[in-house]
Amino acid sequence: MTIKEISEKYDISQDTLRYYERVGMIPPVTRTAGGIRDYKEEDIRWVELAKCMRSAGIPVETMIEYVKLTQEGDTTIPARLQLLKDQKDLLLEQKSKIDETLERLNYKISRYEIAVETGILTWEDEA
Amino acid sequence: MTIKEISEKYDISQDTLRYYERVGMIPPVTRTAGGIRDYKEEDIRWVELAKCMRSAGIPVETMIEYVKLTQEGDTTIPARLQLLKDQKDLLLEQKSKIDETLERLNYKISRYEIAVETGILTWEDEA
DNA sequence: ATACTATCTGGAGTGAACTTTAAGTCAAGT
DNA sequence: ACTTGACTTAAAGTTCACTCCAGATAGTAT
Repeated sequence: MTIKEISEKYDISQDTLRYYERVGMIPPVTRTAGGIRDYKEEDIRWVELAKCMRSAGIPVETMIEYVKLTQEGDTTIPARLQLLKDQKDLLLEQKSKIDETLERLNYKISRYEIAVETGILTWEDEA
Repeated sequence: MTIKEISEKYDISQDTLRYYERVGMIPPVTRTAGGIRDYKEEDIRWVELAKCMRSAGIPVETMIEYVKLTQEGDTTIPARLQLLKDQKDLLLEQKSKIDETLERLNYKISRYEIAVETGILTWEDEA
């Protein structure tokens, strides 16, 4: 598949796809004889993984490290496992921060809803 | 309380506290006669709210908008309610992205754990 | 062969959120 | 009064993750 097709399919700009490859966030993509990217199944899986990880906020730098480890062969499996576990912990932490903030938002929302309905603000402090 | 005490209590750098105030992410902080910040209870509540929102990834720009609305009085309550609801939806979306990524991480972690224990990689593709 | 569009590279530019720096002011101890 | 250390501002610098651009090359249609 061409970069254009991948870009449309995964809603990632062509520039970003080239950037991901350039910095090593995905391994080098298959090319045609003329040097044009021709994404094969495995290339596409990497793109999809990259998109998934980034959407959760995992840093580019971390993915670069992971890709580097995979290129270095099976001896890096324990290191990869550790990296993935670390990221898992960070995501769980991030999730709990979101939950905390959601609780706060829900509290405020309920107060504001009462205020909108009755015209009376039922608490004093904004923050 | 001084900026130093607030900085230590909430683990936010003094620079960041001044930055938050300067851009309007929190309302102007109470000052001493000499112009030095003296965080009162309400100032502190704003700091705490700012920290909570930022830790969940809510943009500075959004908080600035919210603070601005609160300064404009009760007529902005419906707008504030809408803003909070929008942020809630964004956080729920972000949470589901994290969940998706966690599932993926868990799958990989379990495979790598088997690989580490048995020395055999039980699947072909890294991504 | 010519024209036209897509893709290529390397490098510069952007926006968000701080962070650092420089130069000056305030407050507490001696 | 003097020094020391914390605090002040405005402005420049940094980092991250893209994003845009210029100029060159590749592939396609006529």
